[in-house]
Amino acid sequence: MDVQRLELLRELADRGSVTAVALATHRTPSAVSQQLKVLEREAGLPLTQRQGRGLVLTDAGRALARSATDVAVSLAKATALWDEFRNQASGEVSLVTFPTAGQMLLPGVIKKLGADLVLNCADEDPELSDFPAFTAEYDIVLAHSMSGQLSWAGRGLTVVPLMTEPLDVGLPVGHPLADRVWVGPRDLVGETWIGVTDGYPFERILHAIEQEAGARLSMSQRFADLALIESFVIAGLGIALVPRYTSGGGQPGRLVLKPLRGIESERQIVALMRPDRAERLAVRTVIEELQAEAARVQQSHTEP
Amino acid sequence: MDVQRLELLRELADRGSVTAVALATHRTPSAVSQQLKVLEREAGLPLTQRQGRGLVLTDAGRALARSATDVAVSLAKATALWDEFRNQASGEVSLVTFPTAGQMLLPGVIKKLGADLVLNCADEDPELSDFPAFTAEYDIVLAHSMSGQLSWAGRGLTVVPLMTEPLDVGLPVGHPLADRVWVGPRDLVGETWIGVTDGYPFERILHAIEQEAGARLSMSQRFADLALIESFVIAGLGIALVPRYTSGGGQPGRLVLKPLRGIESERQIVALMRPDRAERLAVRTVIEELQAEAARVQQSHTEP
DNA sequence: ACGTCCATGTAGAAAATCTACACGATGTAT
DNA sequence: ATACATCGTGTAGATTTTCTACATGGACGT
Repeated sequence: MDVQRLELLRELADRGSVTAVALATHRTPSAVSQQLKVLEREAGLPLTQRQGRGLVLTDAGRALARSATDVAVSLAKATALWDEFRNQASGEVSLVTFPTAGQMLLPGVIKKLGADLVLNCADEDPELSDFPAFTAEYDIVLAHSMSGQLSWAGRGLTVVPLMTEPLDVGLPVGHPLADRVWVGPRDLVGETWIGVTDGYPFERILHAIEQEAGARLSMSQRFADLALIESFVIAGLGIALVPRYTSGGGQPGRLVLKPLRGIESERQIVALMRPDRAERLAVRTVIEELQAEAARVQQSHTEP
Repeated sequence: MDVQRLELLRELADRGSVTAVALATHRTPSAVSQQLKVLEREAGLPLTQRQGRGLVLTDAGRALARSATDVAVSLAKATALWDEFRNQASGEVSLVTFPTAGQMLLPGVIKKLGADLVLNCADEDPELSDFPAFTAEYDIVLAHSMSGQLSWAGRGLTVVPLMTEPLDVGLPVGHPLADRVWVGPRDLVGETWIGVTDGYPFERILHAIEQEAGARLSMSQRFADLALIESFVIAGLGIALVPRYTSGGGQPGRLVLKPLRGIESERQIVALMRPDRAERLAVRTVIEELQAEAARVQQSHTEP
């Protein structure tokens, strides 16, 4: 039984089409198809099945693909081990993030990394995209979820928590609530809100506020971009829920943040990885730096 | 990084020479040497080292070989999984045993196995040979050790206990002690003993008897073969320590067995395997049958 | 000193795997 | 309905990888 073939099956499970696997592994679709055929012949039972013009795995195929992950993990552990012997976290690591986390963490991380470890970053809009799906393409995926919510369970991905960031209420200077130490759900009814695009995780907290206060919030605008939201708040067009550590980057002093009490108001920032990639020494190094940087950010907001 | 090459490194760790690896993997020594060279070049650090006319692993090499085992295990699990899908424990399984265990267990086991699972058995003299070393050559190694003694720890082998067999005192019919229900160390001084060859595990118990009784035992002969020992006992030339379930096979009724009290007198019969081979479905099937047969033997000696 | 055993180079054979291209099936747009 | 794009899969040949056969040189035992 050949590992490369198993790996191909796993890629097929992750990416869903022969062409995608071929593209990802720098091969022609024909080569992939041939190898899968050999694997199937060796297995002695059908692993794939045509569906329309595409190809889906059978139950047996899925099971095999799952065990292929274990093989990949132990293999990655082996390579990591010998990287440790040479103690060089070399190579390239790719990463996607949603904008605010990237702005908060990445500059600090990249400065810490040695010259022989290249970190290729990209950003993706969190609402448009399925975070776990990116683990096929990128080594590390920075994602956020609300606390308690286990959005990424059960897919067999490695999840490393990086930080929990409070979500505060953002107010313009001079707002009646701006003198308060904290605000509660009842203080917030009657305000005009700048909301996030539908489906965005912050949504849940706004619903919780409504539930707690017993009234609907009036939502005038809906944006995805944080800087845009903030500019509206600063302009006095409404108030908004904003992440504590990443807000006010552009115009400091013109936005007032108030902790929200009575409601669990925070988001979890995590790193998602395919288990085998998580074992790579270079990846582990980056993760450690991400954790350190996250701790640093958190500390700098609590101490001064 | 290639798995086949890693596997070769592991074989080298197990077998100790390029030639042996080549022989075991049906290749020429040159091919093995070349692959190891490639692996070393990929690793970027020396994995092997010449010693005399042979080749030994460096620390890094040993570490890599160890992690290669994990890879082999997960790979074996994958193949086992798909064997389960076809539910066929097919293929061949090789086994070595020491004579008495083979005589006790193997006939029953082989009868239970299906026609598509071939069990190739061989026997080896336990005193001459290093049991763990056989795991390189055979899938399953039946070995015995005294209770409490962990002869096969720390080599990274899978150990499956099959049974604990009491070691009784074998007497000729008509012997003064033959009427007793059991015998103690003190009853046994003054007797003439038929002993086992030096280094044999039974040796320990004889020493324990001497220690307990406070006197040396007179040892007239030393044999390795159990049937030979028994024939001496039956002929009235002495008494001997014999395993309860395997003795008296040849001449029933002419040998009397008495339990030995006051001393832990039993041997542990175990199956030794390389971890990866232990995962194979066919191997697991044989192991299960071995356990069942062992239980059956044990039961048939306690009940009637 | 001699033969033996072992690992390792080299050259070419053998095997495995890939690319290029064609084909049929299946959706989608016009 | 027709034309077109997409997707997987065959086939033939090129490419790459890995093996064998044989030769070489060092280490050990007699």
